[in-house]
Amino acid sequence: MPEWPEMDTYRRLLSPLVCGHAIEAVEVNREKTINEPVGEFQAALTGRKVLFVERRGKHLLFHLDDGNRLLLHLMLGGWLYYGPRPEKEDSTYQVVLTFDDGNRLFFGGLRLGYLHRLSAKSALEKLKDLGPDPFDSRLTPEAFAKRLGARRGKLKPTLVDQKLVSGIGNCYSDEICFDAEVLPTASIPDLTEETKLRLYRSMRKVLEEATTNGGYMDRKFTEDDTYVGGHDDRVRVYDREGEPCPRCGSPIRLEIVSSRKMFFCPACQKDR
DNA sequence: AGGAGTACCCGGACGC
DNA sequence: TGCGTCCGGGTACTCC
Repeated sequence: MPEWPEMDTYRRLLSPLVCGHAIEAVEVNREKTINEPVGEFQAALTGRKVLFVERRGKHLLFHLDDGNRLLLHLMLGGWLYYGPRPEKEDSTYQVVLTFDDGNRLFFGGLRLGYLHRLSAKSALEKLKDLGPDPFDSRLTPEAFAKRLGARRGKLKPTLVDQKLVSGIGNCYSDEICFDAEVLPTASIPDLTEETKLRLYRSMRKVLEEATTNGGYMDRKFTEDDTYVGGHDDRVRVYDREGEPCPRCGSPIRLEIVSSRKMFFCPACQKDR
């Protein structure tokens, strides 16, 4: 669920809180979340300092002072919470890291999500197929149009393909198509050059706006947090079946395409 | 190539 | 309130 804006919001908020701090304790309540026996994981992480936090697509990479990395993917339903105490005492968290300043980083809702301890090399190997970041300066409008134009499928499945561009998921692919006034089911070979450039502008605009608003996560990040999730009620079409299109007033339609939800305005989004 | 199907997982939503 | 059932979502894999 968390996509580019949500993960980048976490990265931005987390960096000043954990960078330069050492991990003092490691709690693992779900062994499947990690990639080695709990004891080894705890022993390897205890005393390690976080140098910086990097986002790659929908992943977060915690760079540790021994050269290794913690690779996080929240998949569906995962979230982060940071503070001296858990959000609710009876909440269950799959992993909890305690830092040397008494604060803790809680990893919650990790069902399919994971937190893996990897060497720098194997972390790179794991992420090698990720496409460019949407805001990579080398990804010019022309480069994006060319990359997209090399595909032959439908627009939405291609936008959520992490090999095209990394970080776009089910929600923002619909938001981008809506902003660009193209149907998510449009066939890429039928798109005009102008539409591909419009998709590029919409991609950057939609992701940037959502990130500025704090993404759509529905959980607080810290106890007094009122920022994270601020974009949730600004989403234009996703999860708004039947509501009037913000552009033309027609009811937003929901269709299932290859078992994923797709929200769009049938009136003002076109097929090329 | 791309698209369809499927497994993974379990909190939370829903039904009674 | 309580118990059972089912769903969703990103990714990785298979197969056509």
